[in-house]
Amino acid sequence: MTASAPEGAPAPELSLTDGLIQLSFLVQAVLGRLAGEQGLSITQVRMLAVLEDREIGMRRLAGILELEKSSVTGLVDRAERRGLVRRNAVPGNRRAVHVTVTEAGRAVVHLVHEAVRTELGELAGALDEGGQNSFRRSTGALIRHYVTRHAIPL
Amino acid sequence: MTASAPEGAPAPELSLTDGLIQLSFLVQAVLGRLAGEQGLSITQVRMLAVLEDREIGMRRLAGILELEKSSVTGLVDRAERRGLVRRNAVPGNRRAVHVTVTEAGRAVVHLVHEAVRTELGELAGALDEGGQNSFRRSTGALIRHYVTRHAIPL
DNA sequence: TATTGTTATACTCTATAACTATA
DNA sequence: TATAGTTATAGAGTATAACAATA
Repeated sequence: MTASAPEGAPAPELSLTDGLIQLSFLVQAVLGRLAGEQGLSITQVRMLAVLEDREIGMRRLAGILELEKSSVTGLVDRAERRGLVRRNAVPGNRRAVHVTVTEAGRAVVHLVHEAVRTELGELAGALDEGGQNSFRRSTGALIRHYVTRHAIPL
Repeated sequence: MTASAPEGAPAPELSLTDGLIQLSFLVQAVLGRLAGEQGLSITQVRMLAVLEDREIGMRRLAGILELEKSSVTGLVDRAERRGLVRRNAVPGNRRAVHVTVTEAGRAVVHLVHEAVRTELGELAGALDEGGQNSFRRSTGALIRHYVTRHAIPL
């Protein structure tokens, strides 16, 4: 699997597969570091990002994050303890709850967002303009290709 | 942070940054799934891959994986319990141990390797030959760029 | 004294199974 | 009965701090 992103050394021209793998570790490391600087995990940031523009229940949230609902219970518990989200009663359905981001949650996820855009933007500076465009197109093609082969959730 | 890789919908042309992020989630999901099919986590596979061609101690292993040594103690404990690695005494240094992969460990990491190469190879089929070449070059450039900015470990 | 490795402890993330309270 | 959500439990992964043994 070619270990991780770092592991410097001479760099003997990566295969596309190894490049994909190392790049994924690199990006995840950046995300984890920048989220961590705000006291969050990648999972917490994902959750906050999902909730930024939706007001949904635990089950739906679990579906989007591709986690079990019991996992999401804990996730929301911890975020709620930190004042990042709230569980709201749903009028007319006493067994449902809707999770919403608080202002504090919005603020912190915004900080992470900006830091990520900045740092990955700098990284993209390694490519010239044409390189950036073709890379962006290729990335989109790979993602679409994957998404069409593996059923997309919601 | 643009949540995760899935989350299909119309696909409104990703920015380079969002593409990088989604692609990293996608690749990690593939790695996690294929490792999981062999009963391993990504971390365990990384460790086995590191040990495949090196005989090193706990401290060095921690450095390469960028983990605390105490974390590696647990990692090696669990892998050893499953018969994937062994702690070997180091002749002439009674406080050091060298971790080595067993045949079982080698076999299972090989299975994961092959599955990953196959699946990511298929994914790369979304690009034509020229696209693959330029994508491979760009990926290499991004990784080198990152590695030169952030001190490389060992 | 410095270094290698482990232990103790704690927290996050995740899952499965069983349960409660609605619908 | 079926569904939304929680609780109980367990295990992996991670970190910090303290410790043991050896160099």
